[in-house]
Amino acid sequence: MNPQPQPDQEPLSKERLRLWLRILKLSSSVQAELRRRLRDNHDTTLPRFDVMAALSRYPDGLKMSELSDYLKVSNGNITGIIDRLAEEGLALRVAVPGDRRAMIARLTPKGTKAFADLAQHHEEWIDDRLGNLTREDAKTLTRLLNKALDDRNT
Amino acid sequence: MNPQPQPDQEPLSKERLRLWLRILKLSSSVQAELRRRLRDNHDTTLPRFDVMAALSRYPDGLKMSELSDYLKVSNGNITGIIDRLAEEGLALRVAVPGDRRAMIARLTPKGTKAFADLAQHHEEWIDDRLGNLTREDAKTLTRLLNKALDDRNT
DNA sequence: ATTTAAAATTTCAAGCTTGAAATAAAAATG
DNA sequence: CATTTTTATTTCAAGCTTGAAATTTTAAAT
Repeated sequence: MNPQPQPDQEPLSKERLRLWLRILKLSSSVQAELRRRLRDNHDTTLPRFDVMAALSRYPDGLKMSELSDYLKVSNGNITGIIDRLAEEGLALRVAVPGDRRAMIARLTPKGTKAFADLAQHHEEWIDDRLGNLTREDAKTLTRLLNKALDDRNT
Repeated sequence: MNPQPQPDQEPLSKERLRLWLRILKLSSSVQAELRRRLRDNHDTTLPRFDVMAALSRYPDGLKMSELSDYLKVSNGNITGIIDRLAEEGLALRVAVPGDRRAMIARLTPKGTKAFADLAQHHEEWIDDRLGNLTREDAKTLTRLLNKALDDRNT
């Protein structure tokens, strides 16, 4: 009934720091694998994949500024990525009727098809990479990571 | 005693994909904050911080190639970062006796002092950023993330 | 000893990323 | 209606990152 008195505990800040280093290590490791696979197997990059993923959720396209908000990157960044996707015929810019400042970016049919292929491989890679985790592990992690994200930006 | 039969479960791959997106979101969010703080408060960058952190663990310095192995980045990358740290008087290159190809990078006294300051602020920021998590939360997360990292590269 | 292979680092081009400055157009203000 | 402010995007310079090519030096093989 009486809890054992705990001897000297490590400061909580150290425990949280250790956690952050784990998150960083896993995240970096998975991202590095994804980049390599996207490059070697699909001749593309992670930023391009992210932009295509965003556009694939919005078949009518997104304004350049909506896209940079959505992906939390700078406007200038999106400009360059859409430039390169457009060069490859995967995305294009459409004028916005009634506002000559704005541009809408959207996937071309070729881009839509290419992304469907990427997305399927992506889900398979992630499933393989996180294969050590059971359903319960994954649920617990997702719940606790959401807790860490709570009451913060987005 | 008899487990309830579970109705249609979502595929485990979807659960793992959701988890990956959470990890990525938290990692990106924390890194963005760190970069902003390093820039605004200390006029430095996260890559420079990472290199200084590595060198601070090895007071006698590390060979350029050991440094890039340790940080899992390319050789050319380290060359550039050490160049810039050296320009600011925070690091320097030392010749390796007996091997005229190799160079050892190490912190200057100024670099050591600067890093001690950065490291303290860093731990405080992380503690604040992950403040929603209890000790038990942090331990559980660390354990499960280690499981996800197991049997993989380093 | 020469030649060949391996190792350590730097250089380079291309792409990503940012924040700040520049453009251009729309909206608000007086 | 003219002026000012705000909004949307692009351009730009600087730094980060990579993989490949180039240099230089060491080690191995013949």
